[in-house]
Amino acid sequence: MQQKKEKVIDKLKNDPLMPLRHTAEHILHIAMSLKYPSLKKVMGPPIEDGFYFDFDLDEKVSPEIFDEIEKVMHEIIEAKLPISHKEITAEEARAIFKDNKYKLENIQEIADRGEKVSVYIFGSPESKYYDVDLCAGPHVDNTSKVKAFKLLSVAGAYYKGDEKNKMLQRIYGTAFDSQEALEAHLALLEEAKNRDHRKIGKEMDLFTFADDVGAGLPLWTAKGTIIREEIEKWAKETEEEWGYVRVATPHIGKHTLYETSGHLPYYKDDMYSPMDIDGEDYYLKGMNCPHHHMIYKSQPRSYRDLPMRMAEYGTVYRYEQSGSLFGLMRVRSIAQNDAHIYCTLEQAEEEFLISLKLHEYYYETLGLTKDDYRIVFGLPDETKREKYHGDKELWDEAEAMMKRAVEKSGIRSSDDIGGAAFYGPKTDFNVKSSIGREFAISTVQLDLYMPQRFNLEYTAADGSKKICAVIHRAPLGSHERFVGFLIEHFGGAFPVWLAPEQVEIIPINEKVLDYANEVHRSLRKAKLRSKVNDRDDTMQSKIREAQHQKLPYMLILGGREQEQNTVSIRLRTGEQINGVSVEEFIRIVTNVRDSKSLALWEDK
RNA sequence: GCCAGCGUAGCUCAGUGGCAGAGCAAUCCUCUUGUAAGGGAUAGGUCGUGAGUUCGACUCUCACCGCUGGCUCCA
Repeated sequence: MQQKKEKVIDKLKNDPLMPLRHTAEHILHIAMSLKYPSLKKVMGPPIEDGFYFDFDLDEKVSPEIFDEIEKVMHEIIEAKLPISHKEITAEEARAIFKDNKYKLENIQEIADRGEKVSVYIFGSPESKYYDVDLCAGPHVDNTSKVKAFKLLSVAGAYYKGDEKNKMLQRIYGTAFDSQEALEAHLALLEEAKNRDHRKIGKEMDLFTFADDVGAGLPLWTAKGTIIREEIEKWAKETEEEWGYVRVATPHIGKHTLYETSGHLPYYKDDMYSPMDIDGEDYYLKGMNCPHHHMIYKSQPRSYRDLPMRMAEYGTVYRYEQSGSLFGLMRVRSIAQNDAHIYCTLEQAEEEFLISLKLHEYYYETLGLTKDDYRIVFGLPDETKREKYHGDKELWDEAEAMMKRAVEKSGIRSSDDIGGAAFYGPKTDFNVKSSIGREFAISTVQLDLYMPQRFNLEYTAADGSKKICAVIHRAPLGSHERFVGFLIEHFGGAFPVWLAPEQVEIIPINEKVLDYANEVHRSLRKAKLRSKVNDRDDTMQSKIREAQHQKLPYMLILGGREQEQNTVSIRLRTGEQINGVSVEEFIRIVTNVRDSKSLALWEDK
C-alpha cells in the first residue's frame, strides 16, 4: 500500500519542454562549475516538472547559493550560447572526461552496449562558459531558448540510487518557455501547499503529533476522530453487505508467529523491538495476516465455509525509517482497513475480481472516476528471484489469475517490475487527488504462499485436504493515509457525511439566542453535528471563521427567522437559501448526509 | 538510516552576543450587529532538550529530540 516511484520516461518523450529543461540543467552545471572548479558532474536529466542535477563536491552546498547561481545562469542564457551535437569514439570521450570517474564509468557502459558516444557542445572554446558534456540529449539549439527557470531545492541522492554508494548532492529546478508559464507552475505549487493535509489538519484541528509520544505516531483529535469513525462505520456496513465477517485480534504476537509467516527474517529491522515476556520475544504486529490465519486454523474448515472473508480494522506498527515519515501519509502506527479472504483456488480469481469491484464502489462514492485511479501491478524482478518465497509455479499461477481479474475489471493498470511482495505479486491502487497528486492508497494481493507456510487447509468435497488461497485487501488503506488523502482531495471541504462539524448556527444578536438553541436541539435530535456560535463577536466575523473551517452549513438567525420559525441558510459555497423551515432543513440535510452526496443541497 | 534546511506565545511569523516582539486566537469589557475581520483592555514564553564557549547565549559550538525537502526503504 505504499508509494512507488515509477519511470516517467515515456511521458517525458512527449513533453515539448523536455529539451528546454534538459538545457536548463546544463546551464546550471556550467554555472556551478564556474563557482566550484572541483565539482564533478554525475548526471542531470529532465523530470516530470523540471530537472535535477547530480554532482560530487566536497563542499556542501545549500539553497543560500541559489541567488548567485541563478544570476550566472541568466548570464549564460543572455550569452545565447549555440548548442551543437557530435558523436565521438569512446577513446576521444575518455580523453575529454579523464578527470571524472563517473563519466568514465558511463562511457564504459555506453561502449559495452556498442553505442556511439554522444556529446553536446555549449558555446565556442573562446567563451568563458564553453562546455562539452557527455549527453544523449536532446537539447534546444541555443541557451537563449530557456526563457524562465528557477532553482527549487537541494537534496542528497545516492549514486545510481544505491544506498551502498556515495551520497551525491542534487539540485532540483524547473524551467519553462515563458515567465508566465513558470509563474503559473509556481502558483500551482503554492496551491498544493495550501491543500497539504498537514496544513489543513492543523487549521481544522484534525490530528496532532507530540514529541513525547514519538515520531510517526499521530494523535487523532475529537474532530479528526469523527472522520475516522465515519469511514470505519462505512467500511463495516459495506463489508457486512459484501459478505464479510469481523474479527478482533491483539496488537502483539509471539516471535514464532512471524517466523512461520516468514515476515521476521524480512522485516525484523522494520518492526518495533521485541519485548521479553516470560523468556520469549513478543513483537508489536506489523501486519494482521498471521493473526487472522490463526483464527482460520482454530477450526477445521470445509469447502462449504469458503470463501471466508475475515475483516478487522487492525492497528499495526512499523518502525519506518525516521527520514521517510511524512505527515499522515507515512506513519508508524497504522489502522488498516484490512481483510483476508480464504477461498479455494478455483474461487480465487472471482474473489479477486470482487475485491477490485469493492474498490470501485468505495472510490466512486467519493467522486473518484476510473480516470482518477489506476492499478500498479507489482511483479517479481526475476533477476532477484531469491527475494521471493515459494515456487515459481505458484507465483505464475497467482499472477495469471490476478491479470485476468484486472482485465475484467476494466481498471487501468501498469506493471511495476520488482514491486511484488515477498510472498506474491500485488496490485496497488494509486489514486489521484483533485490537485493531481497521486498516492498509493490501497492494495489487493493474491497469496498462494502463506497458506502453505501456515498449512491453511480445508476439506474438499471429495474428503481430501486442500490448501486454500488467501486474498489480502485493504481498499481504504489505513485511516492515516486515507484521511490524509481525503483532506487533500477535498481541500478540507468534506462532504456532509464526513464533515466533523456540519452546521453552525449564528445568531445575529443576543435576543435570538433562545431560538438558536431551540434550532440546535432539533438538529442534535436528528444527529446532525451542530453548534451555536454564541461568542461575543459580530455575525460577519463568525461567518468568516466558519467559512475558513469549510463548514457545510451556516444558519443565520435573526428576528425575521424567529418570527417565521424558519432558518436562513448559507452554504459554504456562498449560496444563500432563505425562509426554510427547520423540519425541511433537517429533511434535506439528513438525506444529503445519508446518501453520502457530494452536493450540499439537493432534494432527492 | 543518509544529504540539506528548519525549531521563538495555541496559530502565522518578526527579532538580536546585553530587558522577549507583532497579528490572529484566548479571557474580560464595550458594541447588538442581516451574510468573509466593530472597538478597547488583559493574560500568554525555561526562545525544542541537554551540554559547552563567554562577564553575559534565544543568538556562537556540539550532541540529542522533532519537523521539512530529497535519496534509500516500504509486509
